[in-house]
Amino acid sequence: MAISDAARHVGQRVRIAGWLYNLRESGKILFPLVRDGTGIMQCVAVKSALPEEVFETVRDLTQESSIIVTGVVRAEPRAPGGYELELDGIEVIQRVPESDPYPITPKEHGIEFLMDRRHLWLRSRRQHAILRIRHEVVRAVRDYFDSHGFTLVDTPIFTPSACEGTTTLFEVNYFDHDKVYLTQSGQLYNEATAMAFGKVYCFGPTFRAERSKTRRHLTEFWMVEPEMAYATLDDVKQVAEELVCYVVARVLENRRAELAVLERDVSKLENVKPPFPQISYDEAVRRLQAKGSSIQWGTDFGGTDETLLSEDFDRPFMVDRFPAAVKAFYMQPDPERPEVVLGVDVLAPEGYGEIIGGGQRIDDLELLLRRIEEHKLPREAFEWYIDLRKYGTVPHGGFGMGIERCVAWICGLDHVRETIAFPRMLYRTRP
RNA sequence: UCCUCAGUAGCUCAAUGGUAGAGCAUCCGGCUGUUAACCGGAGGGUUGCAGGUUCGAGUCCUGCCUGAGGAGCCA
Repeated sequence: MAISDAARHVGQRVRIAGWLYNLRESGKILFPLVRDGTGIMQCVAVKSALPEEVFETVRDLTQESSIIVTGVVRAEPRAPGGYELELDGIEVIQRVPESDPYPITPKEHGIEFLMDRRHLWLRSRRQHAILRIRHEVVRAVRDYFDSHGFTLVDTPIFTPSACEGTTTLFEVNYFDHDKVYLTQSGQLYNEATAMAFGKVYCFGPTFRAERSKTRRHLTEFWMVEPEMAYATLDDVKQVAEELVCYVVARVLENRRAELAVLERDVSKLENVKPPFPQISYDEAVRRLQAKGSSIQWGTDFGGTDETLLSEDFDRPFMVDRFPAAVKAFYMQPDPERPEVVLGVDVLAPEGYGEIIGGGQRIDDLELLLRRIEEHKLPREAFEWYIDLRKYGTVPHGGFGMGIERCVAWICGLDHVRETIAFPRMLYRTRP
């Protein structure tokens, strides 16, 4: 039986294969807590009701020993979770020796100690809850796109050229004749597949060699990127808003227990409904300056700027029409104000910062060529991309949503490192 | 790359320049409903490394190492 199915097995004798999470003892009654990956269940072993050998075996168990227990399930209000197993048999697969006990105890530990033992930390209740929510987020993202006419067309990890500046690329030796880079975005390829399929998305790991050491940065992170042919900035905004609302609603629907483990204030998540407030970059700068920020028109937001802005809103909000100078070469200029581009960021509330960035792409051949030149990019590497403007070019756009930042926000975590099983950061690549 | 902080028992942390300690974990004992159980006892230390100041350094100084938070940077 899976522990998560306990309610459907009340009164039945079942078998649970798992690990000892903790053992509480009270005289002649033992309360081993068993976890099996789906949940944690309290078992009860009463000395007078069991053969001596069974009772002593349970009493001698050590934390995280692998065991298979049998017994009858019953509803029990005194048990955490509401169900309890009256233990009548146990098989020990491996007993963890007390000479080298399981290092992660139920008490406090520092982050360095835990990160060094990430492979074991994943067994803990909080980490388990976070990664289950991540799974729900990923499923919801896929379900949203799959049910809205998007085709999944994944893009390559090895790429010959940069999408942004070359300083943030990880370089890889590609046999002995070439250098390639780990992708930092699938967007350029998405633009090609969107012209073939109409609406597409890719979903996979991306890599940024930024020397950033903050609560919002990983060097390897997962991003979902939709791209749509015949789409404008407004279409992009609408899909972004629908996606975020759908994902949050799914977590609220299916992962309440995990949110409770994390002590997340779900009322904040229940606010996540359309319409999201929308402000322009100009307006954002005005608001920030009024709050005392030193930001000047023409520069990008810092982390504290994003936090300041989010104080004004109780749900995710959008900022659009950024200065062209601070954005990527492919961004479509606003026809009414060429100094700004038709780009949009979605920022999460509660200071979690940018979770989505995107916008409308340049569809005009001549303008794209000019931008490539202005950004001093090697034209030969972009010939295929330029082709897309020669053969049936159309207005199009899309965005990227960072999964880890999204999960950190939904879970209410203070650092993205806990939102992925094995985080890769500036100074940490192990375990 | 820069700034700030930290490094003492397996873990989390104390210790005015003057005998290195507590809680948890481990081990032994007690308790028939525990909820990070509780109660009693035991073992457990090259105070990150290398120098320096001092009668005396965990504590002050210099350098280095490691980690954390942040800045810059970040479609």
